[in-house]
Amino acid sequence: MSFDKDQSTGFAVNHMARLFASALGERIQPLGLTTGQFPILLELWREDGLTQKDLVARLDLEQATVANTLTRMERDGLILRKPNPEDGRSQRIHLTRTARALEAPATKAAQIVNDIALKSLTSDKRAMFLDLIGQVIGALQADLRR
Amino acid sequence: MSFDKDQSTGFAVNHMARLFASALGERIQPLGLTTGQFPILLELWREDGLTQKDLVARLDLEQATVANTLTRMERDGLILRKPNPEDGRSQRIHLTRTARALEAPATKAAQIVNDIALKSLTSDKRAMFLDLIGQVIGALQADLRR
DNA sequence: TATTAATATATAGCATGCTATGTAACATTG
DNA sequence: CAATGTTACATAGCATGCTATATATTAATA
Repeated sequence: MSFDKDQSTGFAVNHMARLFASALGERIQPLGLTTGQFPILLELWREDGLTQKDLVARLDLEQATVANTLTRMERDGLILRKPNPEDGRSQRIHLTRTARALEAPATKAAQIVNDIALKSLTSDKRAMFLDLIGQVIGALQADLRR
Repeated sequence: MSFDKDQSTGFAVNHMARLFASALGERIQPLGLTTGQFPILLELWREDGLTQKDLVARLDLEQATVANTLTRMERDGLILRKPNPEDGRSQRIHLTRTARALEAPATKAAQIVNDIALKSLTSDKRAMFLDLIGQVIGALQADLRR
């Protein structure tokens, strides 16, 4: 009957996620970046000029979440929203020069955090860990879709 | 050089944590509970009358986070803050009858979410997953402490 | 014992994420 | 082509979590 928090995957996952965010945040703060902006930047570094809808689809975040983060990124001089000639409802999101210059140091910071987190694991176990996470994500997504 | 989000443990962990929270939230919302209240309730179900400081130590959350969540729980009729006769600075947190009555259904909901998430994994892999998470948490905590 | 330091909690302000809802532009259809 | 529906985005409001700071009480010390 008893439910042990320390044996609960859900709590451990939440804890681990907070630690990841903290470790990354600490390292990208000097760059003027925050954790929530990071995934959006990754997509735009790969392909500039995406729409908000594109970002929502790629990041599995809610539309409102992305809209708010983009507003803060615009405020912080990381992106510009330009009208989309193909569709008056949407806008193309473009990186500023500043944001483009941050790709190398920022991705390096993320790489370092991943390395620190997985330091004690063998290469096999790292791969297994990522695979297990993928399976869990799949199971939870399936549940979410009824 | 390229940094692949889909190969990044950090992003996968964040994604997984959001899915866990969503799956749990959906199931405890009918009980009038939220995900942030849940860990606090688990501690108080185990031992009523803890102080805020006790909760902070047990949950690895910041003091301000716990204080704010407790305020919402008080507002929602889940807890009462009673003066601590041993120390005028602190208060003892006590569950209401309502909160006590929610232990069984709420822990059951959490159990179900864990089961769904780990459904596709063998018992061995589940244990390994929890163990790997523990190692990663340890590594990140070590990093955080310099 | 009066002062100073430490502790427990509260509060302000912010980022991230959510749901729900509003609005303008585009698409469909009667 | 007008009415209706759909789509893309914005906004409001909230929970969770953080840092920084204020306040009140207790502890330590000069």
